[in-house]
Amino acid sequence: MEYFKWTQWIFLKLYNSWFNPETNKAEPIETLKFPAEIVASGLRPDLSVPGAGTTFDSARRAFVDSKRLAYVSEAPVNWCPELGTVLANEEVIDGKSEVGGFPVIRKPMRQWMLRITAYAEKLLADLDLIDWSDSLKEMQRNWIGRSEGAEVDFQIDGWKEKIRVFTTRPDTLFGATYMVLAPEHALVDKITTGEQCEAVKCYREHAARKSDLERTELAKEKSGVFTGAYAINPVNGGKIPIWIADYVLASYGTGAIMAVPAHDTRDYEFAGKFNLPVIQVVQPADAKADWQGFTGDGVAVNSTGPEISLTGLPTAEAKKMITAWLEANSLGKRTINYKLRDWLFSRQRYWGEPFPVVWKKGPDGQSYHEALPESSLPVLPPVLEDYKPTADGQPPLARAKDWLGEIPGSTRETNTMPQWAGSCWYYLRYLDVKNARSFVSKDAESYWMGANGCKVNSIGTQPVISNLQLATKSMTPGVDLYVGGTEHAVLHLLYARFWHKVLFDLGCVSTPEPFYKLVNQGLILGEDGQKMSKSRGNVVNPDDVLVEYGADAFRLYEMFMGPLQETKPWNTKGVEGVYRFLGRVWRLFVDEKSETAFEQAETTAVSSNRGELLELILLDGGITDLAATPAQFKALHACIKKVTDDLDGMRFNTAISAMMVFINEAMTWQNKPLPVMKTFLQLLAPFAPHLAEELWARLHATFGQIAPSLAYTPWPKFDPALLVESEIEIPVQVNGKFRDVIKVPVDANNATIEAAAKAAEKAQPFLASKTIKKVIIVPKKMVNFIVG
RNA sequence: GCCGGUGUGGCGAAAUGGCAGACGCACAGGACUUAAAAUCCUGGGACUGUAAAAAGUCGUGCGGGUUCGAGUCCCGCCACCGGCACCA
Repeated sequence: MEYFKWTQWIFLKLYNSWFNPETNKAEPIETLKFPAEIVASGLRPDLSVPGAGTTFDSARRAFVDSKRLAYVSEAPVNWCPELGTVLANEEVIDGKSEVGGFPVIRKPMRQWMLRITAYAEKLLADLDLIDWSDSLKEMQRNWIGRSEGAEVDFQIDGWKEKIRVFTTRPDTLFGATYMVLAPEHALVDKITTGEQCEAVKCYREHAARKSDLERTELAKEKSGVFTGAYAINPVNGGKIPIWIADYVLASYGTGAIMAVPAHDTRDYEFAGKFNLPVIQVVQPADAKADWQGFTGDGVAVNSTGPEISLTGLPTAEAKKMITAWLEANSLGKRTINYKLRDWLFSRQRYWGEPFPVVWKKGPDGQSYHEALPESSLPVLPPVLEDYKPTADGQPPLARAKDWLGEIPGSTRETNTMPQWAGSCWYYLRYLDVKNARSFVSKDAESYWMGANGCKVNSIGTQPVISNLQLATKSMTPGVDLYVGGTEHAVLHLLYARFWHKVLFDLGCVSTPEPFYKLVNQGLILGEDGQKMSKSRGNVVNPDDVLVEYGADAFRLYEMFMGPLQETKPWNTKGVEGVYRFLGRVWRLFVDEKSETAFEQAETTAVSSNRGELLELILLDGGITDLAATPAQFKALHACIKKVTDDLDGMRFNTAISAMMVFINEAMTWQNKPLPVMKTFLQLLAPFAPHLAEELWARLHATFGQIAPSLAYTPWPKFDPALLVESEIEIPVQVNGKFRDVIKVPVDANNATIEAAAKAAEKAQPFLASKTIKKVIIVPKKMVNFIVG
């Protein structure tokens, strides 16, 4: 409930903020200035008491609402009938719901949106500040989909309206042979001529009926209809036909394009189908290459008009020149577009945070929304008997009539927030869970998020995290390490970054990014190497493994399987392997006879005194307080070094193999020195905590010592001096081929090494009766004889 | 189509440019046992060779290159996995 409260509190922050393009950050809505025309038309200039509500005239309200970071939209949304709710773009994959794979259709509905698009540039630029995998960053970049280009206005022949298009290739303007509007484009009704009216109407209806799924699946074949109208190409005055086609999306760019079939694959296909002219305006650098359908950079040709000529210019320069000309003549301007859309934030579900919002009716009869004050938080969902939507399709909360009208003069919002809302900031609440006054205290936030010394980024600057900061964990801003799967690449990880950035702009948190270092753990596949799924019947249930082998073995196996980031198949036999290893560790410490005694006692005893029977198990007599031999120390310290280094690099698999090597050797020891055995348990503790703690406690008890939990003992340090070898093995090569190994003192000089290498038994046959042309000696590494 | 990742024994995998296959699984042989399980020991890339050895040749997806020396670096391919995709 407390958590609901603060999630709603953050929502209110979003609701009461706007993105100021001048300061390039979110600001409280109070800093928003009304444009002159609204001030002039306004009858009630007083905006200072928003709580009073009635002082908001509709023009002002509409203006503020158009700027809020949380706003209401009437645009078509992704409706999933099966799930009974709308979904965000990120939750729709190939026209199906991400959860369950049910069909999704477009449906106009009144929905809450979050203005994540205002943060597109920051979300993109700040990827440079964080240590995530390239593939994950690339997925986000893809999703944000920044593209640079220009907007160009085309006059419609016979009308005063213009069609504005977005293009990344303004340099191909001379090659535009027709225009295409999205079927939903606002101008279609207006410009369609009488004889085309029927065909256009029919096509639009047809397009509207198509689901997202059909739109993507039927992408192969182009379709479209001529409107009967013509546009004027601003560079040469040419009259070109205006078509509508569903390959142009209403929701991207301006919903209209200029078609340059010669240099765009889609336009080329369309022109081919409808016999539209194709004019070359780019010459590929490779003279033999076909210019038809060539979409790369080249040199502009056939691009000369009465006022401007691009002919002869390379693509990059042609783009610059035409854009400058368009801007100078007020025909267009340089623009950046993003694929990212605003985040559809409301759901028609019961389980979810209710919006802290009510609806009211103004004096003009128009209904409008108003945020509840902070003091009314949390807004809890009403108790319901039935969690299904109402008969007339309202969200479940609409069933609670009393709750709806609880606040006099208003009706509560019945939508709820998606599950992503809470996951957007839980890492902040973890820092200060019980705080009743704030979502997180300043102190806790700055301590844990470690913002000290982190300079704040602003767009366009170099990444400001120095190598020193990268190397020093205490300096890394945000969550130090976040381990998660890629399935959240454009959902949780994008949403949380967005919320965090808003909170950052509003001064609520001190870092620009929430998660500094992120590691994607690889997917664990089923034993058949396929993705685990119920339908394939290859799901491994962890509970079963835990019952059979215990938590330590399960945990250890998952770490031992291979590199953390890699996708790898499950193998239950592998669990048995690490289980055997843990068994060897146990037997290294425990006296076998006493354990046999315990087992026998256990089979005959009643279950209640099993705890006492455990006392029968004694430590192995080989464990003594004797000093360790140099070889024992060496084995231990090699293990400490390897495990320490590997933990740092999250190479758990090789850390575990180092412990196996140690155990394999220790099994042969007659005397097991206590300090060595203790230190080993410390190394084991992070991997198999239960077993390690158990043995740790027994070890201390047996020697009459007090045992603090392993979790609180300092990590062991290795002594490099103990790892120094007096003699080392060096490979001997002849003509680069390995032939033998020699043993020489560590500090042997080159002459000694060469002599020893020449004498190497197995290298002899390859050296005899040959002349040695060259000897390559890399000290402590190898010897290579080049012979002829 | 575009982007990212991965290719090494029968399998999961190791290897700062310097003895490829550590460690584990599976397998085979042996010890213990009346027997089995458990445990312990031994073996193991392929090919040639040998009674068995010894010894040699080949071998890290494919083709080139750099280097005394390449699984590792460079260039060009191929295959598989993941993501995006009528985004102008």
